Amino acid sequence: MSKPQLPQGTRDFNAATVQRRQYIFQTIRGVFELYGFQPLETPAMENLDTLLGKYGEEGDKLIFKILNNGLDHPTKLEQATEGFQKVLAGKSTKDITERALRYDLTIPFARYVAMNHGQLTLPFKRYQIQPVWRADRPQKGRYREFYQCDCDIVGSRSLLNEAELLHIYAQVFSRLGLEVEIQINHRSILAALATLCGGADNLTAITTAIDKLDKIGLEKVQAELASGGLSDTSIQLITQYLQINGTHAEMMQSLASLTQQHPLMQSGANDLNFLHSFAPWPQGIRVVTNLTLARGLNYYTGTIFEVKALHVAMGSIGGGGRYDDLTGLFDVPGIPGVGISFGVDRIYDVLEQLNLFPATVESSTEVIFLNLGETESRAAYSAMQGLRNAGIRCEIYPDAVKLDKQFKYADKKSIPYAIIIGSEEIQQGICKIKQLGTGEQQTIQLSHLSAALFR
RNA sequence: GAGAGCGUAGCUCAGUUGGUUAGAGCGUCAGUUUGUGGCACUGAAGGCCGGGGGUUCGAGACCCCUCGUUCUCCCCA
Repeated sequence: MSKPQLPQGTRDFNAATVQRRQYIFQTIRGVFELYGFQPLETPAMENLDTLLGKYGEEGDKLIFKILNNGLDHPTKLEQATEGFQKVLAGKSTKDITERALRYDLTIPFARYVAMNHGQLTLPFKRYQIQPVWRADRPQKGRYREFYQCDCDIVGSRSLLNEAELLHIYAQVFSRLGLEVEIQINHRSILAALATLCGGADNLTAITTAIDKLDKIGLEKVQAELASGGLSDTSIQLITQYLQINGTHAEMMQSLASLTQQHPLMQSGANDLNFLHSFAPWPQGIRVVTNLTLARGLNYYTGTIFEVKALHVAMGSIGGGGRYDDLTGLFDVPGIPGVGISFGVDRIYDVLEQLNLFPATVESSTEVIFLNLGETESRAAYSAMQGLRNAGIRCEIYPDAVKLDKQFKYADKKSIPYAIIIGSEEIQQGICKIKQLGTGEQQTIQLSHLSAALFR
């Protein structure tokens, strides 16, 4: 047996890490529930059919596929061999894999809604906090197993939903003490631009190109558009579009004159205006319009969101948007929805880099009973159970080893109090409480122990 | 899918133009006499130098392959 190792891109979480992660989960869950969302859990694996084709070509490649069972059985070997031949030929993988690990929480949710739409009361608000898996190359802020926290509202077209989702973002990050910029844009505006550039078919090419503006700069975006087959006049229009800046109102004004008040653009602008009317936002939270925000997932049709942490270099820590017809993918048309997602693993990394975890999130043993022998430890044990019944976190050192070792153990675990009960103390019905931080020690009646600690 | 860096003790790392028996700090364990920790001192354990092949009288160092890992691009949370 060689040295044990973790699969690439996965991690173990020690006690301190788990507690800090729980702090993030609880903050998010608390806000979700405050806004009337109810929990849902779905299986780690889905049928491959459910997932394929929903995330684009790139996404399909990054889905973790599960090998069918029994392929190594003699009677199946031939079929399996044929299956692998098909895979090599770029055809179906169905003969060797029919299930896959979930890639996000939105598509499994859509599958759930499609399967249960008869029983669900619309509008339906659900939240979901579970891990997802992607067969991506790990790097900074990118893992192969990571948690998403999603909340979605389906069965309502009201923009009030978008406003609430923005407030959920604002409230969660405000509670976490993290300063963020929430960027918003609208697919209709991008669609209007595509229409003016020769047709809606261009939408994906245009959005993926302008999404990169920050990273690769204007010239390379123009080059990418040109190689995508766009005309010079279209590229010129897009260039003007990309140069729009200023406040939200100023941007909308420039946009109106640039697109000659195209109706699609107008409706997108109206939606964004509505959302900005909810300003001001909590302290430390900025909501800004970013006309270059596109988002890769192409099921979005309305407003789109993306969250970036300020003061730290990290990809987006959350995102979402409105989709008109997600369940239509599963033959249940006509249920619109809108949702957002939190990337907990990245939020964790950001909070840690900025040193924003409160010290209080790590809770451990409060009192340790030292072990001075068999009869002594029995007395200590019953005293300990008394404290536990009073809700104090306790432990007893299991072996009657030298006190110096027991103290060192307590020290390592940062246990604030040690209690000593030896034969002498038993006789007198007392115990000694030592405060590990100061070294201060006092003697008290055993019967007053929990009262003394609550003081 | 494309590219770059790094693998030496449990951890963080030294290791000279290739040269005897591979080092340090931290951590671990034991001791410095009895029922009182943090400090100090003494000592010990702990390494197929990621794996395989090659060059050489000689490889932890150089070359090739491979595995692992980190990072960048692509894409994303």
